[in-house]
Amino acid sequence: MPADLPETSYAVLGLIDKRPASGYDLAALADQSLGYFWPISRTLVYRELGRLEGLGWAVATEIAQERLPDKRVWSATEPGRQALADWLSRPAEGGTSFRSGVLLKFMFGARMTPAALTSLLTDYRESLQTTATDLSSVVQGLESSPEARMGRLAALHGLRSAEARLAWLDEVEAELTLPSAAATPQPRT
Amino acid sequence: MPADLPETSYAVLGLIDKRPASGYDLAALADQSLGYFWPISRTLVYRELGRLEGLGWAVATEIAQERLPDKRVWSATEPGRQALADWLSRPAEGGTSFRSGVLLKFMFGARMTPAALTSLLTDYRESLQTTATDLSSVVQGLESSPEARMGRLAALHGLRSAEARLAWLDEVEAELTLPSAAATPQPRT
DNA sequence: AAGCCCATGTAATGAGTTACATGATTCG
DNA sequence: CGAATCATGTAACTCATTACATGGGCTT
Repeated sequence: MPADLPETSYAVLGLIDKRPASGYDLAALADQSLGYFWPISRTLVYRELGRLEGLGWAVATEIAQERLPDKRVWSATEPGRQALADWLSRPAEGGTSFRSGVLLKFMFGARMTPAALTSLLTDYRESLQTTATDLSSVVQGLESSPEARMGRLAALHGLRSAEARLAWLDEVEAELTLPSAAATPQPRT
Repeated sequence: MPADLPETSYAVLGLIDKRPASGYDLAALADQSLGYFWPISRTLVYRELGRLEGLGWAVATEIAQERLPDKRVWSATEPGRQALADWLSRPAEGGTSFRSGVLLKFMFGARMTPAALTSLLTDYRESLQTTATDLSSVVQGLESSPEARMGRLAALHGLRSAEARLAWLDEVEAELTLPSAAATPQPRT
């Protein structure tokens, strides 16, 4: 009966269930962990917290600070934990999407100048290398912490994807530079 | 000066530039090609066509059909082609996003029952296998058509990603079933 | 003095999805 | 006879991003 919420609500709920935190902290936290496969902007965090409060799934404790601004630390209520458990027991809804501006442009690569195509691929390679390095250090950093196992494996998912795409780039570059070699006369089948 | 449009506009523009088509056809076309990395819903196609028309980047030709409903066949205008070329020459904007409901739930896997976690992974494996098979047949189908090279390589990108994720699943399953084996006494380093 | 970190929020905007509406034809 | 295909659109909604607003304390 509680109309189905966006998965982002559960994401936030899951975070405060693990460890109570302020909206500000949650945004930072989400950015370094969930962010790789479920980005949540700072503003959204506040919106979702408001929603969770309205449902009675989360409560805030006002904390006064001396040199820093006051903050509201959020934690999950019992109904909230229950709702989280329910959500976890349901199969994952469609929510898996991939959108790549690079591939979109790449599709029309025939219309591009060779230089533009090359720089598109170079930029892509760089950004993949960055995420691969990032994720690889996340994975390493969590290696010794058993309670972060899921986080480590999730990061590994991203790492493996990035590696596969770097390998794809190799394939692509090999094929796209071949044509000059193909100009060499070859016996036909 | 034309405020920057969503990339979807260029996606549609690129499609009609390649081959004029009706909105209906474009939706189907986008679904089988761009759809893997840049989904465009049917309704959106019409919206974008309207926008392109307003910009003078696309024009429609009314085509009366006998047994089928009339249709409007869209093609790119010269300014449209120019705008497309401009867009292609610019580097790819941030537009690359990945969102995975599976990983989101997986992150909270510690709170899940083993059965729920298993079925989450099983479902994921199945969906990956499906996309892998789909893409692999797309790649094969385009193997002999040189003008579809970019499309084939784009599909290959998806295929390689899916393969990497299937391999990731193997890694994960190996690690998550190990703990019982780890109960066996082992000499410590 | 400039600029970042902490901290919370409102407002505006827009991209994209889903549901609704219509209607002829063809296929099983 | 029901379902699918062809064909075009409108309307409602909502998730998510970005810009804006405020303000003290700390660092360079």
